[in-house]
Amino acid sequence: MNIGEIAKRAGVSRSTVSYALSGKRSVSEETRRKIQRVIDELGYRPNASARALANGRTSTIGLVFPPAGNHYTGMQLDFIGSVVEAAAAFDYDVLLSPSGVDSDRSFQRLLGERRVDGAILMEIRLEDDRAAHLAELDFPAVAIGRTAHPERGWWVGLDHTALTAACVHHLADLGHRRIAFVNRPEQLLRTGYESAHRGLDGFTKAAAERGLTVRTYCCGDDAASGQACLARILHDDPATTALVTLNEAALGGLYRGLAQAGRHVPRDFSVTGVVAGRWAETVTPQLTAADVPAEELGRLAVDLLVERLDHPDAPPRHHLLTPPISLRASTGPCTAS
Amino acid sequence: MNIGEIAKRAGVSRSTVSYALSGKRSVSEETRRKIQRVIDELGYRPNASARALANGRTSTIGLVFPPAGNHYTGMQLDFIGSVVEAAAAFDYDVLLSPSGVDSDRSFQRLLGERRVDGAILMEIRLEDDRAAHLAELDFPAVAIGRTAHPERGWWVGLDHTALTAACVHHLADLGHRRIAFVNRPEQLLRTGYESAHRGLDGFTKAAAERGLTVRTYCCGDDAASGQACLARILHDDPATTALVTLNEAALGGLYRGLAQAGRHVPRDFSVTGVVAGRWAETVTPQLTAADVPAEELGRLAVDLLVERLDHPDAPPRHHLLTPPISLRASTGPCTAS
DNA sequence: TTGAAAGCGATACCAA
DNA sequence: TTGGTATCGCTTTCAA
Repeated sequence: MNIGEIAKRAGVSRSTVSYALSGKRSVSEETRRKIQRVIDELGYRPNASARALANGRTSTIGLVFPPAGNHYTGMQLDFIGSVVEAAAAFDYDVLLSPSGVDSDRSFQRLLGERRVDGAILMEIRLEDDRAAHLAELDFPAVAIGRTAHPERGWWVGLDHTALTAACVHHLADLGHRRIAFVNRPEQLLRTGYESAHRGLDGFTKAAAERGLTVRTYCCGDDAASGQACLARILHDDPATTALVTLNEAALGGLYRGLAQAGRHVPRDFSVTGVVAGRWAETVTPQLTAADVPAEELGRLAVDLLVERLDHPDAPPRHHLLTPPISLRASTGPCTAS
Repeated sequence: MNIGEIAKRAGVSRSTVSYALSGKRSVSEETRRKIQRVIDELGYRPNASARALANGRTSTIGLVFPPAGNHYTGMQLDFIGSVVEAAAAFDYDVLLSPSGVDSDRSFQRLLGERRVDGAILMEIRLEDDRAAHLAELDFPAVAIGRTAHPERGWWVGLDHTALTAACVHHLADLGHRRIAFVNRPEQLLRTGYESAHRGLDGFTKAAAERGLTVRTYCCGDDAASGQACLARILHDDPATTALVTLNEAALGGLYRGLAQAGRHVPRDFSVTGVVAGRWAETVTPQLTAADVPAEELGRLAVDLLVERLDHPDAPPRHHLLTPPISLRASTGPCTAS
């Protein structure tokens, strides 16, 4: 059933039905009611493909995120959920594209075949070929995270530099002098993953500023890796009394490693980092951390994208968030001699 | 740039370009190369909306999952990821629809506007209006989970009845006599959420069979609720020595409650349940559990849906999985007097 | 082996 | 306030 059918049954032209639906032209109250009755009767809904073809808009946004070579993190889940819901509020649907790089088939489809009106890019890298490609095409996109050239683009992100620095200062204030940094997997760092880089940066600089002794580690995105990593930390420097981590998925493993080594948190060892709130609360003791506001990030990203779609030549906008550290139960004064 | 442009530059007709692309009609090697050269030069890709309009297929499947009234679980994350990747392997894109019930706008759009060729339904209820509606329309869909009338449909699911029963038998074999069941939130149970019902069922029957003393609880999908629930369990019956849970998100809280009550796992108290493997490994001690094979479920669901799309009147198929219990470290012999 | 042209189902311009 | 019709970009039938 199509718009012609409706028109016929309502005894009007197809254009009138179209206008009655879109409201882009006034339609007499009487014909509008006539049309609406037929529509309700038949349960008619305009075909999305036809509409997209005719007016060039798909009412769909693409959410581009890398395939789980290893694992997705809980934060990503929260983020995806909030994007989908925020988009739904604007009557946009969300098309998922598991693409880590420009050349992924799915990414090519998204853009080349014009499947979406705009895109949100997750897991941004400092030099991101997806973002570069999009910018070159002037394709409406919002990145989650900042590339190395943030001024030119639309994005929402976390100030990882400030966040890890805040963690360091928190620990230093508690008297810790020898601390470790547990980063995301090495492969992500190597490929220029933004949060891994900026997080490491903030950690390193703040530690230098406070004159701390540090060691930094990369760690796989799973509990087993976390456990192994913790073992290495204590092996490399048994006098370590605290750590900062960006690696949410490894957190449970880090805790386990600590327990295994007989270090009590927070009495003998403090743990902190950058983790989504609800995941920080699943470990015991609950993690003192900068809570990643995944929902807010998702919402803001959608807001920005919708704005950009509505105003094609609005100047670039962005949001840099720096959530405060939530004091929970995993850090305490350094008790080492 | 469109197919006409390509045709003009290659000096052929639009239909020839179309056929060269689809291979549905033979094209001389020479013209094919000529066309391909132009396509490569211009980076042409056929417009998805136009193609969908013309041939009635969107090459998109819908993934319908309820909005996170409270929270998404890790298992859902793994599942979404595997669906997206499995679909990508068939060159299908995935459209997310945050719909819990038939009447959700996004669900209506999906179907009514023909945005997708088929759908995968998550979080199925025993009486599921979404599934019913889809079946009535004979719309290609695959459910994750069984409704009360599983024989009529296409689905992949877990045998929650058998799974929780296996957990009970495991505990009974270890000598536990007083055990608790920690279910998903009451609201989900009330609305007929399949796994909550069948899981409860399997638990109850197996416990009766073994002559155990049981109590069953509903619990919110978060750590705080888990902790509170555990407190209630021990308050209601301090002699409880084990629990079975379906509630992954509450797991960390259950553990914390146990620690707080001074019960050591697994010496004083055994914990088991149905949880995705990688989440079972984040807690300490690692959870002995029936590992939800989320990736496999996602892959199978896509396989089934693609099969159904390719063979519109193939008879219904389904997969009922019963993963074994993975012995880890959270259960042990009952040491109660 | 190829081309011409009729759809697919909307939108929106031009007339009336 | 309405109708007629060209148009969006592709697929596919019918002819040559």
